[in-house]
Amino acid sequence: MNHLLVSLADVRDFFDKRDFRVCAFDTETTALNYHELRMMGCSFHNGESTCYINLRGNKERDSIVAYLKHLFAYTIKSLVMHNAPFDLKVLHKEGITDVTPSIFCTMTAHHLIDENSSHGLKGLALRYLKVDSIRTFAEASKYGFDSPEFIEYACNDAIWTWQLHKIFNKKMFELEVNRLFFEVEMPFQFTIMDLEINGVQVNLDKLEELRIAASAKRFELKRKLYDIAGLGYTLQADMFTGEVEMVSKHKLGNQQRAKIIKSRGLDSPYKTDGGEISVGKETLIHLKGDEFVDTLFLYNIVDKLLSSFVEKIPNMIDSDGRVRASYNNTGTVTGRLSSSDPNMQQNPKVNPVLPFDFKGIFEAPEGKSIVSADYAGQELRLLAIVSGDETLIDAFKQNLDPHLMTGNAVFGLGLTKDQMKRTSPEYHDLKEKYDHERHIGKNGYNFPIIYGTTSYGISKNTGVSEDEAQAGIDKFFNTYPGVRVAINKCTNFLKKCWHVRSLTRRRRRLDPNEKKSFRQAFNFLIQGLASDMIRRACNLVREELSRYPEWEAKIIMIVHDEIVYEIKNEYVEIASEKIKGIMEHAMDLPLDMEVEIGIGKTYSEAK
DNA sequence: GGCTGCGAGACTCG
DNA sequence: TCACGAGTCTCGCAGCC
Repeated sequence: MNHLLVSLADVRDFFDKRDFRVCAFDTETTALNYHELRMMGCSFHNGESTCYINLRGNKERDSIVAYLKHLFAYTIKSLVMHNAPFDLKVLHKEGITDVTPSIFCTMTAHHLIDENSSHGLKGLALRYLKVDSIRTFAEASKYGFDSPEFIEYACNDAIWTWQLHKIFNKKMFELEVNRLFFEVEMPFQFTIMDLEINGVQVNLDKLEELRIAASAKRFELKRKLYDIAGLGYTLQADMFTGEVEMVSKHKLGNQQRAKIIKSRGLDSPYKTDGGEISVGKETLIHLKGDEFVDTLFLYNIVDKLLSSFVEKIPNMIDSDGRVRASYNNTGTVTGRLSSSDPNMQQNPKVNPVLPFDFKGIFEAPEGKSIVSADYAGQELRLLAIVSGDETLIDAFKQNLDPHLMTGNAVFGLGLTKDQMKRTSPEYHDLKEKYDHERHIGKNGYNFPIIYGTTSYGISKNTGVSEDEAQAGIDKFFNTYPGVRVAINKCTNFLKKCWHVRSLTRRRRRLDPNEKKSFRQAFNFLIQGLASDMIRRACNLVREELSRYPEWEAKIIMIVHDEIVYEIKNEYVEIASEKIKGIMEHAMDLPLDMEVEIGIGKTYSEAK
């Protein structure tokens, strides 16, 4: 039976009579930005009893929330939720911050069980609980928020979450992902909550300066493009801002761009699926030297910066000047986090040919600094660990430059180990002298091999012939024989088991009948492990920082191999040291990690 | 004629 | 066939009113 609770007396009576030490919980809110986020109602289920508390227009709202605060602090010992960071965030917003650390998120549980499918509650109820009909919020709320239809709707979420947790708990033990779930993933839910609550402060003046400068550049470049192509236009001033705009019946879409390029007697080996000239970066670099092409190259960069970032972010800034992205723990098949609205993981770097600094708009509040802690060469170090290749491990242990080392092997430069040590007196000169070879070692071999590239791919990337690329690959594997062994082992495992597992026991299921699967499988061993390393690091740092409230340290971003904090100025040095130490030893591995710390007033300065 | 939804192609990041 | 993992923008077309 579903109980509707409206008065404080009803709520008290319900929980006094029943055992809710372990229960499922779901909040119901109107989807708004963080500042306007409010709990409109919530439901609880303990395996027997279910209730929905309606807080909409409730005269006793404050006292009920105060009661719930007490309930979460003293009664509830274990809490089951679907998408835990969201519910935790809502509770936090209502002042309910003392919540048991013993949580169970059914969404993340399902992600560990079946990373390839979707993880929405309704879909999971259909799939695992054989529920036949499901009302949407819009359908249920038509009946009114006190109606049996709506109460059933709201209670079902808690009931389904409870039932799913029973199934998923068993399944995770069978699949041996239970330790990853309870020891890494669940503590990490609180970090996601922190990220979404904290957000990042934006300097609005700097943002406006950037907008004006970049818009002027875009205008200049666009006008030049039209002039070169001989397309007519007129100029019009905006009646409010006075900013001058180009008005033309001619568009500059991809089809038109291809047409103009052709009309200039140019062709490109890069084509779209439809057989037209591709007008992407590759073509523009290939045709470098043509005035239209070179102008278009710059125009694309500025246009992307403005249309995707500078002009979009103002709508996403909360009333306190901070932008709060949403982080998805189950959005990728490898275990990486993803971010959206805005995607903080794709904020543009400063382009070498243009002066616009987007990351400079993110800043620390008065009296605080931004600290960026970045794993240096994380994936390559993990390649060494995953493969167990002694040469690569030894290279890192002795502080050799791995990219120069690969360049040395592929091009036969004849450098000695001692010369390639970053601490050696000759190192800097050699790095400069063999910059090209080092660059090929890095971007032609080290990274592509983590991605499972072929000689064709390397040839396309570096411009050497396929035969030369194959010879390079052979030299790479002869230098690091353990890597070849590890890739073969991964391939055979996938053929036999139809899945692979990272060192943290995270699984990725792939079809061995597809050629692509073998590349994805090996890459997963590294990328998936890296994602859990960041989680572990966040968990440990969060615990440590909680011991020093006077530091006022807040986590504000995670960008795959980088964690960004804001910290009170007088504690920045000591906090950074602590963070560095914890991150470098977040996991017990045969090779230490290296973390680089950057400190600044803005995110850009800290990078 | 104008609106909406969708896929393609382009770009951003690690 | 050909390099791993993401999110978001604009364009251009199909379908609808």
